[in-house]
Amino acid sequence: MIPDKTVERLSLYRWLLEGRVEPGTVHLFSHQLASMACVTPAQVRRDLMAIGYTGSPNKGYRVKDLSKSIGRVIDGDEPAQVALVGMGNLGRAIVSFLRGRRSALKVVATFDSDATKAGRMISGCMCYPQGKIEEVIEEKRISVAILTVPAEAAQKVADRVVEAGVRGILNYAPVPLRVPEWVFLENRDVTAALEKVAYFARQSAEGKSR
Amino acid sequence: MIPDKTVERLSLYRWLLEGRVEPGTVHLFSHQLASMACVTPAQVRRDLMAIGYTGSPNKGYRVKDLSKSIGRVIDGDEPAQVALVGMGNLGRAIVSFLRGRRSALKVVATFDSDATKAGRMISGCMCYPQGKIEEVIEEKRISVAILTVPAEAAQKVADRVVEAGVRGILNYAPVPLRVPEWVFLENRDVTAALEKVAYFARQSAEGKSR
DNA sequence: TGGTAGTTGTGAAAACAGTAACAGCGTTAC
DNA sequence: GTAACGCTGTTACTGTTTTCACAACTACCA
Repeated sequence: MIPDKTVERLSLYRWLLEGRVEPGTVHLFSHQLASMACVTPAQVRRDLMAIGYTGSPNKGYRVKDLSKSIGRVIDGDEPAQVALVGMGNLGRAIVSFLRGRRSALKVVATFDSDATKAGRMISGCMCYPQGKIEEVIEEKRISVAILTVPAEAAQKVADRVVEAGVRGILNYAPVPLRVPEWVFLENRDVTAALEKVAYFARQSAEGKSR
Repeated sequence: MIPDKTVERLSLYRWLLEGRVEPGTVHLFSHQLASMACVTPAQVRRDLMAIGYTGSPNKGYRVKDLSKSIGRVIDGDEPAQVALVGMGNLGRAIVSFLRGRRSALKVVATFDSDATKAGRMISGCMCYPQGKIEEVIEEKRISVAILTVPAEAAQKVADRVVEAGVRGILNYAPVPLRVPEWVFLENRDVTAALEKVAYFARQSAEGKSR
């Protein structure tokens, strides 16, 4: 099993390889990729070891091959289907952001509790009423859910999508979620992140003045 | 120095203490707080050890005291001033989300490259043209910046806010940033997070079927 | 042909994060 | 009064992630 952090970096490496290298570049050294990703060369080599990709000494890694190898590991055979629940400001922003990116991941359904949004295309994606969560998730074989609902609703929505078969949740609601241990959960609380940044910013400022 | 992850959890604990406990609760045990935060009691005790707060055996922690203690450590004496650069969909969503939350942190300025947005209040916050970044950051003593700009612009904006005195950056642009080692950087790439969740969701599904 | 420079892959060590275990101490029960 | 209970604070342990360091390898050059 590939560790958490490594998967995140692999995703970044691939993105860099697909369009951020000098056009025409065939080979790439670990220190070049490291420099682009702002990590150490050793880190890059260890990450690539995790997916079993192997370059050649004195030549480095083949850009195309590497990018494909990462894709095979991260995306698997068929791309995952994604749903987003909660078409508020944040939800709409994320949907339209994701639409603009090439990715194996496609948001194929969105949900909102506001019935007036139901049945319409919003930000380029069909929006269903929340009552249809189970039905649509099962029908479209959705395995990943993004939650951008208010704190009060988050746990209930999480329970429902899990019950319907979702295996991974990306949670933007500022509340901890209780999910079965076989569901992967990633929390992205904006406030917590901001408070963390502010804390370390202050530490840095104090260290400097001292 | 308090570790990264601990600060994030402390922020969560405080939020839970301020409004998620039964009204009238004076004392709280580590296992109760742990249950609310979805972590282990040992984790809670260890985190509180980091800030030097001490409860009493057989009574637990005083809700009010603990909440204040966490505040003293995380917020410090005066609240940090925050700026947000890039008032696209995501930027506006984050600003209005943060406005709705009680927090020591205040977004006191936003910036956008679109000149027609300049000088107006957007999502309840004054929006300045990007040319004024240095001026406003210095004048308002802003120490934290949230970046919600397109990938191409991110590094340039980061350089400018750092030059102007910012000590912490919360980066939503999907590109790694190069900053001096005394600037705290937190990346929140949506795509990377989603690909990670999808990867582990797939792992979980395969493990189950096997 | 042999030497050199420069890279990869990986074992070993270090740093970091989380868990378990337990001594110590109020509180309560009797 | 004192024994038992249940919780905290802390130390020791376990597991994970990152860094270090170097043998092995390839291409190139003289």
